[in-house]
Amino acid sequence: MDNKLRIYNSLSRKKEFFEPINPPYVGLYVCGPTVYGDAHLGHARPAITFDLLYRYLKHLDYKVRYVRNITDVGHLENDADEGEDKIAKKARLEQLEPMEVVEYYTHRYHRNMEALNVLRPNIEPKASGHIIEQQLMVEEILEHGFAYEVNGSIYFDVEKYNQSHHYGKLSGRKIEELQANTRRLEGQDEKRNPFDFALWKKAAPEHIMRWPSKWSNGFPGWHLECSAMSTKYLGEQFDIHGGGMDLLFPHHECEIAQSTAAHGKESVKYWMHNNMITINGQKMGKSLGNFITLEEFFRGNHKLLDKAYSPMTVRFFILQAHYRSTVDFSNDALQAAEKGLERLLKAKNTLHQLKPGKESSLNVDELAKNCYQAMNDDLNSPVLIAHLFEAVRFIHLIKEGKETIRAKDLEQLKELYQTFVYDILGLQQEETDRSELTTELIEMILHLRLEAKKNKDFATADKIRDELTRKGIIIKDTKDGFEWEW
RNA sequence: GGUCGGUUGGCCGAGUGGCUAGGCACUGGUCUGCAAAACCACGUACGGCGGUUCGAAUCCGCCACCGACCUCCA
Repeated sequence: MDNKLRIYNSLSRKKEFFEPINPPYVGLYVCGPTVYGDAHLGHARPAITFDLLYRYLKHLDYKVRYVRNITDVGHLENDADEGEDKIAKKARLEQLEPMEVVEYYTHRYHRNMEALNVLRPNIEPKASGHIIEQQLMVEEILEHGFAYEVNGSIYFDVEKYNQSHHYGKLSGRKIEELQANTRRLEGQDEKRNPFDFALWKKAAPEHIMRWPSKWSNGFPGWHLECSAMSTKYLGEQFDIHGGGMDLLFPHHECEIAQSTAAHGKESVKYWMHNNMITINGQKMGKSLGNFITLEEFFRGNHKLLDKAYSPMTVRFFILQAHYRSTVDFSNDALQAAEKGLERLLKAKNTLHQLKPGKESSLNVDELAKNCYQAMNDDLNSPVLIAHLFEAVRFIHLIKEGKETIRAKDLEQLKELYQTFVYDILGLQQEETDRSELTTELIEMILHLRLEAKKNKDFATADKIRDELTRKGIIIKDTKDGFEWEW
């Protein structure tokens, strides 16, 4: 392929050619979930977006180290640096140990991700397991003069940092605007400026998640964990940092400031952000209370859902939109995705039944080129899918005898299909329960049905078909017999 | 209020200055005992008003509407 991968860098607001710092190695860090509740459709978006990136980078033979964290401490409920820890609150409400909450929802998150065929990252660090690293980073920032201590808590000095660096470069903000727009909140008297953020917080007496430090018994600030853990596992400078667009400010802006303040240089080369999933045009989010959990999608038990949608339908639905566009949830859209996916996946069976001919009326090289071009253009999965549907159409036409393909091209087409549909898009056939039926049994029943048809006993034939359909077996009558699949 | 982004045919959703994206749905047809599947045919869409251009949905300006971020959020 002569064209190369380009990705949109939020920092430059442009598509840039992807050039790793130390090829063939690629360091990828993505902000993972705060595990205080079930994952919803919104959580599936970054997971699938960066799964697509991870899969594609690996396909391009990069040696990728993919780190995605689990936030289990420090993520406060409310206004910056005040309020209760999300995990601790849940624990209090459920009368559980905070770590029980963390383990419970981490497990469920993994289960959902597995259902969506999202590959596990290489490293999945937890914030609570990296308190020492975070404390060391606080010390570095203090030593460099970009933080101050008040009453056992350490805050990042944004104004000081801004004198020598640009705080706001990622989100396109100016400190004066922040000054003008930041609301003055109660209980923030400790901070020199309202936009300063906590690196370490002294724990209030009722705060159960706390660790000793030279400053106080306390806990780390939310923004710090990603900086500390990405540094630990990917180094002071690494290639790609991803996450949802809503994290751009302040979370990622703070990460840049922290890393730069600690190490004297910026840590991330490419920032990538996936857009939001909306519901009736509004962002789907926990704080808005309009979210549908993945579990609810898979089971269909939510008042907004007409029916259950399989994990692969959800995955395909997300991949049908470009990751930087918002995508609006609706039953119609999900159902359209469901049918489209079925068509795409079923074509595989047809593809493997094809007989090669003397000539090819399809240019497989051209198709492959188009697929790579789509992916290279900032992971344009919707365009890739459009090309794959062109292939599907062609596959059907070959079967109908209206087009032909050479043996060599047929092999290439099979390989292409496997690569893009299964390996890169990560789509897979749904598992169905086949425990009570065997191939032999089904064949036997279908032959009985054929007998019935020959005897014009259509009532029996239809009854058999209905029963088997109920078991998830699809029957297609042909001129001289039948085909079936499950 | 500030910053940024969006507005594409019934629904979803790509996109480039001139060459039908794609999916789903609908309708008609082929096939079929009937279906299903598949195939064929079919839709001249790009928020509004100006401007640039031989030519704009695609570039520029203004307006309208919607959204995101500015507080935790994937």
